[in-house]
Amino acid sequence: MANSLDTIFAALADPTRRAILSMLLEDDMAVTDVAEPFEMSLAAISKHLMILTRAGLIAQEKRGRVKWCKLEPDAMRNASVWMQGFGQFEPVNLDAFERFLETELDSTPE
Amino acid sequence: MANSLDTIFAALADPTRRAILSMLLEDDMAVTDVAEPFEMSLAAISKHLMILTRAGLIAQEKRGRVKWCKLEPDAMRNASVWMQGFGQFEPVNLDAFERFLETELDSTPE
DNA sequence: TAGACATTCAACCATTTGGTTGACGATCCC
DNA sequence: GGGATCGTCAACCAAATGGTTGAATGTCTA
Repeated sequence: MANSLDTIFAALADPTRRAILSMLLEDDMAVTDVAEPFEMSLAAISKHLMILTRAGLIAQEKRGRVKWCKLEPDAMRNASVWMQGFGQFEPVNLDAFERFLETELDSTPE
Repeated sequence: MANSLDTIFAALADPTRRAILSMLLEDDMAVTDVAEPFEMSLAAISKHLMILTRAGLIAQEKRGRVKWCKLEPDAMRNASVWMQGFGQFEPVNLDAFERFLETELDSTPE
């Protein structure tokens, strides 16, 4: 169930969860710190983290009263490899991709 | 809206839609032929194809009364490149990935 | 021990999702 | 023209999703 493409892609479909993953790319974080930049309740972030955990995209480890979240790259890599099977026909259009990334970043919280 | 990571990943989160994409990898297909292997109504498949189209993952072109569906690799490649940013830390664990693919294929329609 | 802090749980709500069925609009072909 | 075929639309339904609030649990610290 965990690490299935279903749960991985579903987890990645939400912009809040993708933003969380980007934050964890920088460093491991406690739940409260993950929640800080978002305008939603801590409970909502806790749910998002549970979804990311069930998908195998992150791992959570409790030390004391603080639960640390860290990226778990295997799951995303599995999905990435699955997807590459569809994209290998033509070389990447880097110009188009850069423009795409810009619009994507505009809609992502700091 | 189309081609956003939101809609792309949401489209990929459904096993029926991933199976459709795999079928289109072989060849372009008419809507009725896409629907044939699935145990669900044509209308349901039509909806799935609409979701894939809005995500930019496929394109549909009507010729006569037949609507042809073909893979549109750019959208998935954008998502794939986004994901690779998370997976580049360690080399791919190929053994684990093969095992993963086997279980995934078991749950995919013929 | 008392309080503050970190996180989750439980109940609830509105919206979205994935499916159904039946009617409908085009288009092909006899 | 008229019937078969291709595909979508519209209305409906059950279940899942993403959010809320308030209470509860566990842990640190003064």
